[in-house]
Amino acid sequence: MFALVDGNNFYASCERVFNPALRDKAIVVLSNNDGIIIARSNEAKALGIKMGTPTFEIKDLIAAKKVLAFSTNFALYGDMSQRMMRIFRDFTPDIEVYSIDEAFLDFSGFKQIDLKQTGIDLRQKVLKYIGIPVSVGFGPSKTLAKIANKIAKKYMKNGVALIDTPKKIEKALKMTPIDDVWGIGRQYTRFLQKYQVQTAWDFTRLPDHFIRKNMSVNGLRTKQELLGIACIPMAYHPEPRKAIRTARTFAKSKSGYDEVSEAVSTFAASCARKLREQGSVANLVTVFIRTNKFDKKNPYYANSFTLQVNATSSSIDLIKAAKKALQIIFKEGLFYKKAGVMVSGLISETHRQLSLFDDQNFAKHKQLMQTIDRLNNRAGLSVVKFAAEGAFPLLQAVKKHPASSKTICWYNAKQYQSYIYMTKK
DNA sequence: TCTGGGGTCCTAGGACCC
DNA sequence: TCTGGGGTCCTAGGACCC
Repeated sequence: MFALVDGNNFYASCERVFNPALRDKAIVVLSNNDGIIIARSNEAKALGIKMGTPTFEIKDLIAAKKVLAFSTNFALYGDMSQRMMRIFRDFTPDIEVYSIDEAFLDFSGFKQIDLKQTGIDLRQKVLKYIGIPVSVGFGPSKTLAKIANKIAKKYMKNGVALIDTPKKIEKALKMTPIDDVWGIGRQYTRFLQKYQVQTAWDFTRLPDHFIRKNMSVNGLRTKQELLGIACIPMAYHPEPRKAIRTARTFAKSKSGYDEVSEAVSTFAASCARKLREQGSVANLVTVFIRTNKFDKKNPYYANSFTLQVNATSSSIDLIKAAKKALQIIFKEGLFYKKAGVMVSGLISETHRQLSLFDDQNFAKHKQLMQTIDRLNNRAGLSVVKFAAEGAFPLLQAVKKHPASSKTICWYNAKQYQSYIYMTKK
């Protein structure tokens, strides 16, 4: 048997942990730039606020109903997540951390255990030590555990549901809408509904060859799992990422090349840092930019370009490559709303060092990167960054030097005590 | 009229997840 | 005016190999 445990309204619940006055209040958590709704408390859900709604669309509702809105605080959510996972591990060592707010727990080693009671204990322990309410679903496959979890959330006062007999499987499948099944998304839901498939149970009545033909082997796997035959294995240890990306929507569109270039350089440096964190090097760098896709008045432009690099995790190399790629796709006179950098073709750094294409720069850059990482990790933010990333957020004033009449830019004096001469415009 | 057979690798696009 | 960010896997088709 597997359990799927997840935090209810996770981000919203995290905010509540640090401000108990928010209990029973309608609260929402907003995305980057406060653009859309990414988490809601039950009270906010009851007001009809949907996941992914643009914030401006429900501005009036938020004001009228006194909904409290929070900008994201991923450092906080990540920390809460780790603590929650540690408690899960007290119940079984065999856990798969599936996302920031959920994990699969493998109980197949526990033959005589009272699962229902285990679920109740787990829920209480997390509530007591972390302050986050969780739901627990048990099933003979991961997909059924997911379904049990939904049922627990919807119907069970104690937050625990157990699907452990053929009879319960049938009952659970018949009460589960097809789009609530793990692995069935929007497109497949629309497709399946054309064939009168409304519930998970209906889906299991479809012939294998039909599913295989229209939904690939994944669809077939889902069917097996729904029937109680586990075929999606546990992943106890996270695999290193195969691609890493950093991308942002800009609060205000950027049009100048320098502005966009600074953003792209920052993203490249961020990718480089993430690469070093997991001990990988990249062989490919992709840069993409796009204008506002919601803007009906101006033509939409979106483009990307991929460059090969020499297996690196150096911010210097990756910034250089990213800027080169940007030059190829950048068009003057447009207003860019989003940009990003992706690194792929990743291999482990140790593997790289065994290979033939070693160069001098790698060792040199490596020391520098280690130093920068150490400084930034200690400070908890980017106190050291590259000039290419731009310094404008720190810029305090631009003045003429009284003696030389050269231009001087004063930066955040308290933290940096520094100024630079602008040698060009 | 008839134009081989068998394989691998890469990429783009489309589906999915949180 | 204002619309998130970060991933994975599968498949078909093309390029290329002998």
